[in-house]
Amino acid sequence: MSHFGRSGPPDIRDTFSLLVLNITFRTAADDLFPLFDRCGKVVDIFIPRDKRTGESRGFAFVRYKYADEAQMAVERLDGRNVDGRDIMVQFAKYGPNAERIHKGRIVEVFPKSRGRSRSYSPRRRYRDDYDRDYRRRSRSRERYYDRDRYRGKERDYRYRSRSRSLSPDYNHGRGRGREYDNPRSRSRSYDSASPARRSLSPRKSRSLSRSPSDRNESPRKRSPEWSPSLASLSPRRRPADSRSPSPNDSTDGY
DNA sequence: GTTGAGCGTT
Repeated sequence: MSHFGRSGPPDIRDTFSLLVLNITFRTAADDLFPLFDRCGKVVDIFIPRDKRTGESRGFAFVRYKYADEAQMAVERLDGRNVDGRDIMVQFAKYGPNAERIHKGRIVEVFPKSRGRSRSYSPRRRYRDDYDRDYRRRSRSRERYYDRDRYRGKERDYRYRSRSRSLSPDYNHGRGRGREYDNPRSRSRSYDSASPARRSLSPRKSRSLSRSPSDRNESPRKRSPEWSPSLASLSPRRRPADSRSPSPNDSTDGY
């Protein structure tokens, strides 16, 4: 996916990965290639996509053959406006070049064979570090996706995520926020007490005039080609099947 | 037709 015609990492021998952030969701690898190829030899471009929706996550990985060219790409393309949005180019943490990167900064990368390391300006990186620390709040949100995926609700993940972000004090005012981290407590809340959900989903009045099965069917298909994909990617699994054989399973067995 | 902090595929 998002490669130049090959599946998986083509040849990662001495490539240097760059992380391109803040790109649009419609930006493809083909759009980034002509831009990044100007700075040097681009080996591969990979854009992670969401497993559920299939769209890009808004960032890409550009692999360069040489480190100095990658460094130049960071200096030149960082902050460049691509498709109406300012992208952010920085060295990736994971990858074959992770060993040579120390805390997001290059330790020793300037092969003498190339001798083109004159474009390096450390003053620029200070701004990036400050900018990076400023926006650094949460680290991972895919975990929430995984947990919600097992619940069979893929539309509530965004709403709950926003509600948590919008009201962080609610977690603290509750005395113990650990209860919300516990899947058992959350399941119990959904079964017995969930006033917010009831107000937001007045299915009662709607079921009188419309059958619940009709809610499952959308009046207008958004993407016909995605319908079978979503059906096969995230089918409705039974709790016994989705549960893994772990000692915590005793809660499910009740 | 949608959102916007972050770190990756067979």
